[in-house]
Amino acid sequence: MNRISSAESPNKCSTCVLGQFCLPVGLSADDANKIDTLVTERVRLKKGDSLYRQGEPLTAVYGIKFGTLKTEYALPDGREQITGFHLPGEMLGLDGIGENHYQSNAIALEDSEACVVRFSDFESLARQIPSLQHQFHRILSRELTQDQRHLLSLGSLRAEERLASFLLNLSDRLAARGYSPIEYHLRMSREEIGSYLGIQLETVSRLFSRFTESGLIQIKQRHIKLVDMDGLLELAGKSRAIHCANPSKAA
Amino acid sequence: MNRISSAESPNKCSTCVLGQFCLPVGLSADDANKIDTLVTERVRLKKGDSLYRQGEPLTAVYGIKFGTLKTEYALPDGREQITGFHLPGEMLGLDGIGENHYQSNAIALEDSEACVVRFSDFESLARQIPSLQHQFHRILSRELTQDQRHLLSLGSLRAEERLASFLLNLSDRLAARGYSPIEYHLRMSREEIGSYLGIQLETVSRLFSRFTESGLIQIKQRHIKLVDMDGLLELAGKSRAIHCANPSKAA
DNA sequence: CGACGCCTTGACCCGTGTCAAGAGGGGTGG
DNA sequence: CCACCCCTCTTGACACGGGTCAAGGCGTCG
Repeated sequence: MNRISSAESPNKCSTCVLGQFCLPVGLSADDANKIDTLVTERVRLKKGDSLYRQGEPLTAVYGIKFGTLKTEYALPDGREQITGFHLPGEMLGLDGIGENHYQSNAIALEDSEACVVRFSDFESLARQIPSLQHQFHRILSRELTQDQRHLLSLGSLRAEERLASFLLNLSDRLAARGYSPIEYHLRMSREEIGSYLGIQLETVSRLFSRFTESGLIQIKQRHIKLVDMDGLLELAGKSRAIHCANPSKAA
Repeated sequence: MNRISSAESPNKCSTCVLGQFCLPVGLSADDANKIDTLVTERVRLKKGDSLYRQGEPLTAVYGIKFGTLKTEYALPDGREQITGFHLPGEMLGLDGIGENHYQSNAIALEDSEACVVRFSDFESLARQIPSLQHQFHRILSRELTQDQRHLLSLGSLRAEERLASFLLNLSDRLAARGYSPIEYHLRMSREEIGSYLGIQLETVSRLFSRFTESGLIQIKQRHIKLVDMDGLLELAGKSRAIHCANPSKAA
C-alpha cells in the first residue's frame, strides 16, 4: 500500500470524471473549491493488497479512483463471504462508521487506487454544503438498496438466476462508467463469484458452461461476452425486464 | 393508518425512552429543544397495515415507537422476500432516500406506532447539530453491517445455523430494549421467518421440532424460550461466541 | 520449461424443497 | 356461548438442486 500526497499529484474532485458518482451536481465555484480540499491523499494498491481490514479503527472512507476491489465479511470461526465487488466511483468503508471500526476487509482484485477522505473533515464539510450532505445520504441509502437486492438474490433465486443477474448487474455498472455492457473482463475468480452468490465454484463453472451451450454467453477465461441479453434477463427473474428489455417496444 | 398530530398528544424525543436508539447522547438543553420539534406527528398502524409501500415518493423517514414491523422487497415477477424485522427505536424508510422513493414495503406485524420525521427538516437540523448528523450516519452504517451479516447468513450458513442465529439476534435486540432475552413472543409466522432466512416454512417448522428434541428451545405456538444458549451459539457458527459465550470464563 | 493455481467435468450424495394430509387454535357468526 | 371454519403449523414421503470429492486440462508466471 502506497500513499500519495496531493502535493505530488494534484487530485481535484471538481475535475474528476468520477465526480458524477461521488459528488452532487451543480455546485457553486466556491463549494467546488471547498470540496477539492477534501482529498489530501490517495492510496495505490497492488493486486491482493488490502485497503482496510476488519477491526481496524476507522479514520477515513474511500472513493475508488480506478481498479476493482472486493469486500469480504468474516465470522470468527473462519467462514467468510464476499459481500461486494466495487468499481471506480464507489465509496468504501461506510460500514465502519457505526462502530468506528471497519467491519469488513477491502482487497484489491487488480492494481487500484483510492481517494482518502478523512471522515471528520467530510462530516464538517457536509454540514456546510447541503447538497453534499444529501448526496452522501443517497450514497448510503443506495448501498442499502443494493444489499437488499443481493439478499433477495441469495434468499429467493436459484443458482442460475443469481449468476445471470450478477452478470447483468456488472454489465449495467460498467456501462455507466463508459465500458461495453456486452463484453468485459471478470476481475474475480470463479471461487470469488461463488462466494458472492452463495454457491460453490464448481457450480459457477458448470453454469458458465451451460450458459455457453444455451447461447446466452461466450466466455474464455475471464473474458465474457453477453450474447443473448433478453435470455439472461429472462433468467434473472425479470427483475429488470420492465425497465430494460425491448425498450423499442415500450409504450 | 391513523395520523396523530403532536398537538393532541405531545411527543418529545428528548424524554422518549427510545431516544438512546434514535438520538445522540449528551445534547445541550438547546439542542434537545430543537430536536423535539422534529416529530410533529405519529402514525398508528393496525396489524397488517403498511407504513409505506415500494414506489411511493419519500417525504419522511420513521422511528418505531412501539410494535413490530417487517420490510419486504419484491421483484416485478411477484417473488418477494422479507429483508428485515424491526423493533421499537429502529428507523425505517432509509432505503428510499437514494431514489426519493421507498424501495420496500413496511408492514405492521402487530398494532404499532411510528414517529414521522420529515426528511428535509431532519437534514437541515443535522447540519446544525453535529452529533445528530454523526448519529444518523452511524444508524445508516449499522444498517449496512446488519445487512452484511444477513448476507453471510444466507450465503454461507445451513438452515439450522441461520435459524439459531436469527433466534439469538432477536434475543439480543429484545434484551437491549429491556425484555427477556431467553423468553419472548415471535410476532411473525413460520412462513415469514422462512422468507427472511431464505428457507421454506416447512423447514422452519421441522427445525423448531428438532431444536426442541435436542433441548435447545421450548416453543408453544409463537411463544419461545431459549433453554440452551450455549448450544444455540454453537450452532450459529460461533458468530458471537467470542463476545457472549461463557463471559465468566473470559480472560 | 516446469510447477502451481485456476478452471472444468464427472460421480455420488445430502440438505432442503415440494407436495400432501391432517391437527390445533383463534376468531366469527349464529 | 358454542360451533364451525379458516389459517397456521406439523409431519411424512419423495425428488432434485447443488454440495462434495476427485481427477485431469490449461494458462501463466517464475
